[in-house]
Amino acid sequence: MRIGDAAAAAGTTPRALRFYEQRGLLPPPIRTRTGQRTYSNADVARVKIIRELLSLGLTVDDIATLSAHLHLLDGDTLPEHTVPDRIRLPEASEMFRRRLEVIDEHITRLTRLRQLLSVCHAQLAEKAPPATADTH
Amino acid sequence: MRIGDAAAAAGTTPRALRFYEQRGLLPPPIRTRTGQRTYSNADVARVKIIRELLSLGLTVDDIATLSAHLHLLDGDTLPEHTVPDRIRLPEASEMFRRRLEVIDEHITRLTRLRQLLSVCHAQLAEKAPPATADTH
DNA sequence: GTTGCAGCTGACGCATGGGTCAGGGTTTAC
DNA sequence: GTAAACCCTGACCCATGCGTCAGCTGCAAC
Repeated sequence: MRIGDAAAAAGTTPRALRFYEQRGLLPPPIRTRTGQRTYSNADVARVKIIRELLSLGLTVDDIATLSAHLHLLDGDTLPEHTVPDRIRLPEASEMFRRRLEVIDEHITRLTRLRQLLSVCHAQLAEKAPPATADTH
Repeated sequence: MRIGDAAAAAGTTPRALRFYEQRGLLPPPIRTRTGQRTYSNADVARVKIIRELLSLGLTVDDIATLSAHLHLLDGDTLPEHTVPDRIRLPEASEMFRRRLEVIDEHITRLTRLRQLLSVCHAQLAEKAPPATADTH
């Protein structure tokens, strides 16, 4: 599969795939003799996971860090294409811990903001005549 | 108070104050005859609120939208220096509603991510020998 | 008077996650 | 054989929330 098809299958663009590769989220794909990238279905699955994580708020660097363990996130579609590298395991684990902390803090802040905004909204509505019907 | 002192009092920089002004978060301050900006304590209080909201994840544009109603967020330190403008009230209200939705969605996603990461973390730890003591 | 910090405006820089050319080569279809 | 569609690399563009010059003026102290 060439890059255009792979990108379409994963719901993104060729540019994004090259970008992920450049940033270490995707392994350098096999090239044809003329230099064109070729992708497998496993690669596509990997890209889908990457996109999911990005949409959840992880950064590219985060995902690069746990790049070698992405297969854990997918019910065995993904092979562990990268070396299992025991060496980086503690780092990845650390990253998870830190990330969890950050997320918790984030949730707390958002909750606070939610509260604040809704109070503010209520006060606003109080001061404003409830706009009995329409306001155009 | 000139810009440097006001910025310091609010815990930020002159650059930020000019930026807020330019983007409509702060009213154009009174200038000295030679063009230097002067700020009051109320202005400083306003800046603090702006920073709080920014740190909670609102964007500059969001804050600009509710700019005329910021005094609602502070126990009467702030005068309603801007015209109460009934006209923009529905817009501000709409903005609150949309913002609340976005925040709720955000919290949901983060919660999902938290779950996902913690499962992933657990699996990782499972595969790795629990590193009985230290691993250096 | 003059040194030196403070302020002014305008413009470019940074990181993120890619989009969008530009200027080539390749592959596919007719 | 040739045009259309795709791929390659490298480089610049977007929005956000300011940081950081650059080049000039203001202000307070000595």
